[in-house]
Amino acid sequence: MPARTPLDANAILAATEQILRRHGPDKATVVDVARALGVSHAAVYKHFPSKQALREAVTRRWLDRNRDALAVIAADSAVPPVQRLRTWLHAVLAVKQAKIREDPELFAAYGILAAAHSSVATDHVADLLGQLTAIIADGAADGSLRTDDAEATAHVVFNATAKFHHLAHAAEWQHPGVGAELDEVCNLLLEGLHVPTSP
Amino acid sequence: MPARTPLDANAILAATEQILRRHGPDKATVVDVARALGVSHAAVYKHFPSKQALREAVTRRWLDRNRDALAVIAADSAVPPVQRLRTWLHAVLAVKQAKIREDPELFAAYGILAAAHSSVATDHVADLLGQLTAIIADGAADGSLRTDDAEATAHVVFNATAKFHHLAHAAEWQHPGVGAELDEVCNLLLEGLHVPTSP
DNA sequence: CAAGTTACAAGTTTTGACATCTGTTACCAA
DNA sequence: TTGGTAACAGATGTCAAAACTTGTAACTTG
Repeated sequence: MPARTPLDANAILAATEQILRRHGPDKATVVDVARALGVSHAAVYKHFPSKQALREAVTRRWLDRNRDALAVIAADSAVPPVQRLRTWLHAVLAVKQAKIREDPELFAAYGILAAAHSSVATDHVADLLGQLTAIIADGAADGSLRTDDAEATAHVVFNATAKFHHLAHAAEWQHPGVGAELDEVCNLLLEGLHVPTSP
Repeated sequence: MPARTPLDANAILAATEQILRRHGPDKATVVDVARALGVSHAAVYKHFPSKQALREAVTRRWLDRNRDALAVIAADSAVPPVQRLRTWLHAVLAVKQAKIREDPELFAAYGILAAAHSSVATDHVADLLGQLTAIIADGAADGSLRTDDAEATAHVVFNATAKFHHLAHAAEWQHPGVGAELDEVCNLLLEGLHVPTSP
């Protein structure tokens, strides 16, 4: 008795995302997902080797949607690197604030993966670090940012702004003052990275 | 039937600390504490209004022990403020690393209080911020650090070093590279705060 | 044989009866 | 009156049995 729709990986991911949103990451089971698709849960296992893999695939897809919006900012060569760095850091915060507000269940699912040291989390961080490195390299190239090693500097900036992107601080992002706090940290960091205008 | 030792608040705190260490914050009960003191648990309630208050008092005492060691560094006017700032930030990290290693049960108890938004946690942060403000004010006074408002600058520095003192990052402090990472963040921050030697 | 099913073992969560803990009150002794 | 006890109600935690979940395997169908 084959399903009317042939059941591809994408349909499973979409259904899982709905179930995750409805039930939350702790209560969502693969039987739920199968039921939503009108198939037995064993059918899901034909496409994904484990529940963990399924969760990772859903979360990865979800994260990738926002990564691209940030990549546009990071690569926008019309904006001077100094300002682009500031804008990008604010955008990272804004994206995460929006996610946690609009999609708390999927955000929680991401948190679980991060705690489990899944590659989804480390890849996401690597992704962001790559974008940050690109901005700083642009600044080094046009002489507006002072750095010996764009990647090392990106790491330092990332560490210094952990409060504004690290999952562990998600609760603090609801506080109204965070944006201003990030701005002040940016001011100090850019002061340190700045090439003096009148040497 | 009065206890041989008259049972003062200090004895209760000491006993609670032992029980907390032995059983951990989840399993430690006030009945356990009373048993260790040879009294009924109602006697403990004559001195502390609730289990929460007892836990807070123990944790506060525990935190205060280390606060004083840090205060010595913050107030050491023999060390130039720029270097003192760096040393102090490293000391904060070192103190917390030591605590989590040597006293994981009490550290966990502190974590529970912080999560519950107890004043113990906010007071501890205010304490550290006060010390940081003092160092920066010293630097402003002798002209070695550039700042309009020592307290505001202390906030910024504190935010930028959250990864190295915020409880949420405790797990990362075990990683061997943290000290070096903090050093690099210090380099960048001090660059931003530095008064140029040759203007 | 591709795409699904049913059946099932092993592990995990829920359930519900029972025990323990917290915080209060009424009482006792020096 | 200070410093304690014993007894209690309601909340919380524990533990074993039952129900569910995960993942696998042998089976069915176009």
